[in-house]
Amino acid sequence: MDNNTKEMNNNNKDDLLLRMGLNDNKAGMEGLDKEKINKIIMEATKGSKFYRNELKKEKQVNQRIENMMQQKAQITHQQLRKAQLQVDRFAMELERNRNLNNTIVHVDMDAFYAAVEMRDNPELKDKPIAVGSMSMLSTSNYHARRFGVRAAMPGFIAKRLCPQLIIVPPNFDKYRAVSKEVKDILAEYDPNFMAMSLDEAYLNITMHLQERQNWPEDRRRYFIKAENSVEIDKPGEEVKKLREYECSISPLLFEDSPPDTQPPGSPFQLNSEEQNSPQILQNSVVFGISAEEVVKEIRFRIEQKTTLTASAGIAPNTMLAKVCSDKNKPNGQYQILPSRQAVMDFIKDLPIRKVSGIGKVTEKMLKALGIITCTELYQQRAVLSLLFSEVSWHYFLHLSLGLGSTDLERDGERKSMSVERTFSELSKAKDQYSLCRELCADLAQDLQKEGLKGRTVTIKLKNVNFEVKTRASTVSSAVSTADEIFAVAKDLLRTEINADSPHPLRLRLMGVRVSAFYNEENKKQQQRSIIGFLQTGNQALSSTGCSLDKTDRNEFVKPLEMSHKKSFFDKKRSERIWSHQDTSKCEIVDKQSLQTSQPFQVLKMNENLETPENSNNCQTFTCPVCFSEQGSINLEAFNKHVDTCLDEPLTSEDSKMSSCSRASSSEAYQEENAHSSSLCEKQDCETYPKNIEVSSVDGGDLVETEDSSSKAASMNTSANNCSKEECCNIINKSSSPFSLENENVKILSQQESFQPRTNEVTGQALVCPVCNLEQKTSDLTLFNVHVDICLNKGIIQELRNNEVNSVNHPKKSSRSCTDRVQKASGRTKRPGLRTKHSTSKKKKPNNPRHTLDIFFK
DNA sequence: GCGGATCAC
DNA sequence: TATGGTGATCCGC
Repeated sequence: MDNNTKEMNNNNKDDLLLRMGLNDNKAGMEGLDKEKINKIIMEATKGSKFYRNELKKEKQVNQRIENMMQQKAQITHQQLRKAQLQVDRFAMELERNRNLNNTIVHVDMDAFYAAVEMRDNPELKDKPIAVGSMSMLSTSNYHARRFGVRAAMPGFIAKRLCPQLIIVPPNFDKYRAVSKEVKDILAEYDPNFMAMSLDEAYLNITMHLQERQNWPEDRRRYFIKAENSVEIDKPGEEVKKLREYECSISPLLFEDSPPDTQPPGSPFQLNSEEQNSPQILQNSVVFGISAEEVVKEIRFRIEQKTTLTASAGIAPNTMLAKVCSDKNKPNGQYQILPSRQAVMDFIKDLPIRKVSGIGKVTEKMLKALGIITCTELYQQRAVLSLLFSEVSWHYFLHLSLGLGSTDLERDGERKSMSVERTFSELSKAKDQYSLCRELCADLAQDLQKEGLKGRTVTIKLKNVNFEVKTRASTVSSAVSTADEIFAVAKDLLRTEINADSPHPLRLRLMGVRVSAFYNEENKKQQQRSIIGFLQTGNQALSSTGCSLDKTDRNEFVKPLEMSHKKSFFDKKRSERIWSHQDTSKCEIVDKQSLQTSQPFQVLKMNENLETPENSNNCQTFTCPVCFSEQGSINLEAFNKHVDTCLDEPLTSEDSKMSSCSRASSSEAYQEENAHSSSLCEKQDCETYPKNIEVSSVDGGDLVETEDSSSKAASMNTSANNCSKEECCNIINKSSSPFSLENENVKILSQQESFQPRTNEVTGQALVCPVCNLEQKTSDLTLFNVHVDICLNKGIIQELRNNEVNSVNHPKKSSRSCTDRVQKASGRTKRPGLRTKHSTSKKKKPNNPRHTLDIFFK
């Protein structure tokens, strides 16, 4: 027994199994004992090179966790309190923009490849089967899953788990054909549906539901094919459900009616003659007009047409819909009703691992912080904001509030294309070069099919110890032919071969990728010229809702020459020079973010500027810093004014706030901990001033309900001392989004934590929780901008300095354009990529502020 | 821009 | 005997 094995036996065994995708809480282990499964897997894997590499990777993750925990230990109460404030402000913003108006459906075929194989080969029914090879399985049927046989498991291990397992080689052409049938059905409910792979898709059936309200019954009637009794593994209820539709009926009558008899757009409708047949009526089923009925209908039709079952989830956004589709799998569906309460009830105990984007590593890291469920994720939001990158904690926050993408965007242009191949050990340089050339040729063929050329060539090497390396090179002119790609790739390969010389590279995998496509570059060039135009004075274009991504933001405020080829360090140097500030990087970032964000903020705030044309007009703006109205000036002048205001230092009241929070932070922290485990208590809300009427707590726009006539209220600078209670409240108020029964009350409780105090006499004046000054405005949005600015003025920045941990969740759904299947036959043209999590960068008609988004990083 | 890591399917 | 292929993203450099 070597050291590694001993280590395993101590306490890492479960972790490793988890890493390897075994003993996973996503697995269903009805048939074979979990212990037994793990034991068999361990025996099969122990001592292998693969296993050793897994151990190595695991150690790295553990190290990462250790670093994170050390960082956590260094967080001060004050930092935590500030973070809480900031995160809660963001949470409030998210809450305000919660969108429950869409009905999103996630459809997922059950054990797709295996199901197709079983359907087409009756001998396989009732037997455990898997599709794949001895090296790797793509999927298994439910029978096999009882033995622990799962997708992404090597076939030889699966065989040990289940010796009677039948491994069927994949037949992608067939799967593609079936998939097409399914997609034809889906397209009737949402022509813009988004296919994630051959067996999975999202639909937005909002429009369909509207139209369907007026449909006569006959248009929702479908006829039942008698012989359609699909064998399904799940016993009991599901089977019964299915049998409801299984009446005896002539197969002739059930078959889809010929195309020419069908009214346009509804190929399944039968002509009137057929409808009048009593026999058919008897054996038909009419679906209702609700979302649930629609999805039942979809699943019914899929099954009738393909003899395969599908599961589905219905929810107000894609994140939830995806989780839902897993809930009653196989051959079931689940809906989250479009109310905040329903969403929160569902999310409450949901293990984060169930959510798309939380993988094994993230799960483990969060688990180390005591986070397993979404509730716990929400409770720890402040800590998470200090330990993780902005992108990551934003994602976590979305997730813990049950938020996700509500539209299925089509914005996806492919960003890279690659080929890679695994083989038995290849050590001779000559062989490696010739393999490389082959891969380049294959890739060139694929690239040319799509007419793509790219400037970056990357090679990927995996040695026999499963260690992976990538090496990339970007050339000045785009490449697409085999020779062009190989010219770059072989240099990269040679460098690696020489580096290890005289030892040979012992490879088990090689890959070649081309990225930085020419098309993309073209776009960037265009963007640059637009940015150049904007910089000449027309910055207002940013108000159209096109928030800029990180890179663009940088370019937005910098001279053009900076966006050209320079190293990272050169760029940083240039930034400093350009900014004319011999100050810290922190301040530069701050300045940039404010410059880019302010016009955006203000324009959104005024909400009457929808178009670039409008935004050029002179408007009456209110400065979010001094709150004075700026009369009829153009945006540029207004921005100058804001900048001037920003350049003025914060008042000495800052220190008051600091000392206040020091005094109370310890207690606040304890309170936080005390409450962290008791989620569903109505806590502390009573201590907050009752005279705040947050009148529009139903998710509507707060601004509209505020009396804006009193903007000119006198500036009362008498600072309100921050009482202990209040400081505690800030933290405790919102420690659980799930605790209150009433939706409105719930939102109120969330908002309270960052709601300003009102002057008790006028009920109007707002006190900034950061600078602690009463603000002469009653406009909540304006006030919020002020608070953001206060936060921006360096207070938060110190918190960011410690941030190290990142979680690479998919911002866009990573829809593999080849998915272990599509490679074989020309890819189906995907509808495009879609923003999955962070809604912060998406166009949001009613989202007035994104200050925090823009500020960080 | 590069390289390693993570994630999804 | 034996642990995949493709694409995307994020982060630190």
